[in-house]
Amino acid sequence: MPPPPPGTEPGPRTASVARRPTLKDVAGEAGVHPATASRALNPGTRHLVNDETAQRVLQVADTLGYQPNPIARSLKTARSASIGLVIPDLTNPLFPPIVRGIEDVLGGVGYNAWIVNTDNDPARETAAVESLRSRSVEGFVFATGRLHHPFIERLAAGGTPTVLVNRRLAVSDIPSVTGDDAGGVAIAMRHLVDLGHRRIVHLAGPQDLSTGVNRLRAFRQALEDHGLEDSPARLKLCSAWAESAGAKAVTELLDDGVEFTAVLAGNDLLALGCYDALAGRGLSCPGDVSVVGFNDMPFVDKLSPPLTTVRIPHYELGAEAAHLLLERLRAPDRTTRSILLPLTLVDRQSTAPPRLL
Amino acid sequence: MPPPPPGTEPGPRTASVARRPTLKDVAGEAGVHPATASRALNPGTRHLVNDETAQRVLQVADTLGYQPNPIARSLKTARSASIGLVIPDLTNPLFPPIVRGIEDVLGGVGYNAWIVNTDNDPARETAAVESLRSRSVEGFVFATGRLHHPFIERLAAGGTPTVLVNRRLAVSDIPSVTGDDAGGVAIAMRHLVDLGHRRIVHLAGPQDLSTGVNRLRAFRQALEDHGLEDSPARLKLCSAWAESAGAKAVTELLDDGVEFTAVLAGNDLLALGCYDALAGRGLSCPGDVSVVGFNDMPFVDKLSPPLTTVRIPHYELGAEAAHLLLERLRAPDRTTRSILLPLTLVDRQSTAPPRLL
DNA sequence: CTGAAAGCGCTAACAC
DNA sequence: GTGTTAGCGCTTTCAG
Repeated sequence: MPPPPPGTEPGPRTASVARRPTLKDVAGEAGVHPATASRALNPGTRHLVNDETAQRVLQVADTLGYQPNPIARSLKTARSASIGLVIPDLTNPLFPPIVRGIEDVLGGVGYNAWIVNTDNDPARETAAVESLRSRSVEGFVFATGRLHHPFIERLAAGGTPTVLVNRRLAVSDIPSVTGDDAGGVAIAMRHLVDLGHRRIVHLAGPQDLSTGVNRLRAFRQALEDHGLEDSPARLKLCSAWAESAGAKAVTELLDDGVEFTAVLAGNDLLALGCYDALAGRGLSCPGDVSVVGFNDMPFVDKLSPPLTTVRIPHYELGAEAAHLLLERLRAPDRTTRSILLPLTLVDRQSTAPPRLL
Repeated sequence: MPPPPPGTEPGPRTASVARRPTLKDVAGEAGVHPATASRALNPGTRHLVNDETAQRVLQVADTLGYQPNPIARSLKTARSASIGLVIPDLTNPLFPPIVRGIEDVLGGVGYNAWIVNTDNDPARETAAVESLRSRSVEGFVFATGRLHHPFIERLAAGGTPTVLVNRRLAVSDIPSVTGDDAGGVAIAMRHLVDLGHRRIVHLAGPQDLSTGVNRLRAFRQALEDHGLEDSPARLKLCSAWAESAGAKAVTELLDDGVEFTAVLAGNDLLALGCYDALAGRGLSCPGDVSVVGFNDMPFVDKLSPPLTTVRIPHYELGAEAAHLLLERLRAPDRTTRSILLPLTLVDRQSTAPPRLL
C-alpha cells in the first residue's frame, strides 16, 4: 500500500486532524502502552511481545499510516540509519556512479546517505563532517582521500566507522575500495607495447593522491618489465586532473623536443588535454601519437578518435564501499580489509593502423 | 578557530570524557540555567539575555567546542534547517551543476540539502519524499517535475514549501526556475535560418515534460515566424532524452527519405544520437547537415564537429531555485512566482561553410 | 532578565 | 508479556 497522499489525509479516527500519527496514537488505538507498540513495531524486539498484540499493533499502524519519527529515534538511540558520503566534486562524472552504487546498497537495508560536496576544500570538508556527526550519521564514506589526510586519519582512529572509495590514504588500516591501478596500467602499457610503441610518455596525476602515485609507480614498473628506458624526460607531473594540465604537459613535451609515439594519461581529462595539444600542433591521433586514458568517462567514445581508456567500475566501487561500511557498522571489531577491483582496457582504436616509429 | 579534531579531544574540564558537550555542560560551566544558555546561543533570542551573561555563555561554548545537536533541536522545533532535493538521475551531467547552485546558496544561510536520486522511478520518489518529510525537512526542490505530476501537486497544495527546477508542472502555481526554452529555440532557429537552412527537423523530447513540449511549441512558432513550412514529416517525437532515441529518429527520417539540411535536437543527448546516425549513413556534419543541441553538456565541445548548442545556466537555475525556496520558507504567504533564465547560443560552427541546399 | 518545568517522539532499563 | 519510568538535548511557555 502506498503511503497516504501528503497533505490531504482525511485524518485518522483519533481526535487530531492533519498531524502525523505518533507512536502514542497507535498505542492508544491498539489499546496498549506506547512501549509495547514500540516493541511490536520494531522487528528486532517484536519477539518480546504477544503475537496477537503485535499483529494488532501492526494493523493499527498500517491503517493510521504511522511512520516512525527518525528524529526522535535518533535522539534516543544516537543512531540514524544514515551515513555521510563525502565527495570532492559532484560535477566530475567520476563520482555520480559511485554515489549510485553506494545508495543502491544502502537503500537495500534501509540506510540513507547524506551527500556532501567539498569542492576540494578541506575547510568545507571538516565543517561538513562535523555537521554530519552532529546529525548522528553512523559512519562515513570518503571519496576525498589524500595520501596524507590527517583529518580522516584522526576520524578513523577515533573509532568512527570510515571507508575510503576510489582513493586511499598512505596509512593503510582504513578500509578502502579502489580500482586496481597497477593492473590497469599494466594492461594499458602492454596494449601500447603490443602496438609497437617503445617511447611512451606518462602524464602523471597529482602525487598527493593514491591514484596519481600508483599509476606512476605502475608506469615505471611496466617500463622495466618491457625493457624500456625510464627516461625522466618522458614523465610529466600534472598538478591537477584537468584538461588544461594535460594540454600544458604535452605542449611542454613537444616544445622540449621529447620524442614519443604514445601517451599514457593518468586519467581521461588529462587525455583530453593531450588531444587538444596534439591537435594544436597539427599532430594526428592515432596517426602520430596513440593516447590511452583512465576512467572511461561518459562520451569519451565520441571523441575523434574515440579514446582508448582503462575502465574503472565506479558503480561497483561504490557498492563495495557501502558493503564494507555496513559490515563495519555491524561488526566494528572485525579486522579491516581493503578491496581492489579489476580494471579493463576499453580498446577503441584496435583497428588503427600500426604505429610508424 | 577550527572545530576540535574529532575523536582526540582531551576532553572538557567537566567530568565526562570524550562526549560531545551539551547545552547543559555549557550552562553548568557558565553558571546559568540551560534555558538561559539556549537563549544566549540563539541569535534570535539573544536580546532576551543580559549582554554580559550572553558573552560569557558564548565564550564557554567556544572553549568547550559546543555544537548544538540538530536532532534534539529538530525534535523540539519540527524544523531542521534542511531541505530535500529530488533529482531524477545524478549521472546525467545536467543535474550536478544544479545541485551545486542550490547547495551554495543554502550553505550561505546555514541550510543543508538532502539529495535523493529517484532514478526516474515514481515509487522511489514518493518513498524518498516521505522519508525526508519524516526527517522534518522544511521544503523541497524537485528536478523531477512532469507536466502532470499528482504527487508533487498534492504535496504543494498541502502547504509544503515546494520549488521546481529545470522542469515545470502544467499547473503553474508552484514556483519554478527554468530556462527560457522558447527564447532558446528562437535563437537556435534564427541561427539556422541565418545559415540558410529552410528544411529543419526537430527531434522533440518527451512530451510529458515541460522542456519537451516548450521546445516543440517554440520550434513550431519559429517555423511560422520565419515563414517555413510546418511539415509533420520534419518532426520526430523521441520518448526519452537519450542518444539511442536521437539515433533512431534520424535513421527513420533518412529511411523515409525526408529532406532536411538541419536538425534542432531537443537536447544534447539527442544531438549525439543524431551525430551517430548521420555518420552511420556517411553524411558529414556540418557539411551535409547542421545540428544544434540543447544544454551545452560537458565535453560536447570535443565532438567533431564541436556541437553548437543552446546553453542553459544550470548552476544559476539551482541558485535561483534555492533563493525562491528560502523566500518561501520565510514568507509562506507571499504570492508565488516563477523565474525564467535566459539561454544563449554557443555557436561552435560559425566558421563552417555555408550550407548547400 | 533568568529559572523552573514541560515536552517534542521515541526506546531501554526496570518493575510487575 | 506488558506497563512504568526515565531521558536523549533542546526550546519554550510560564513564573518570578
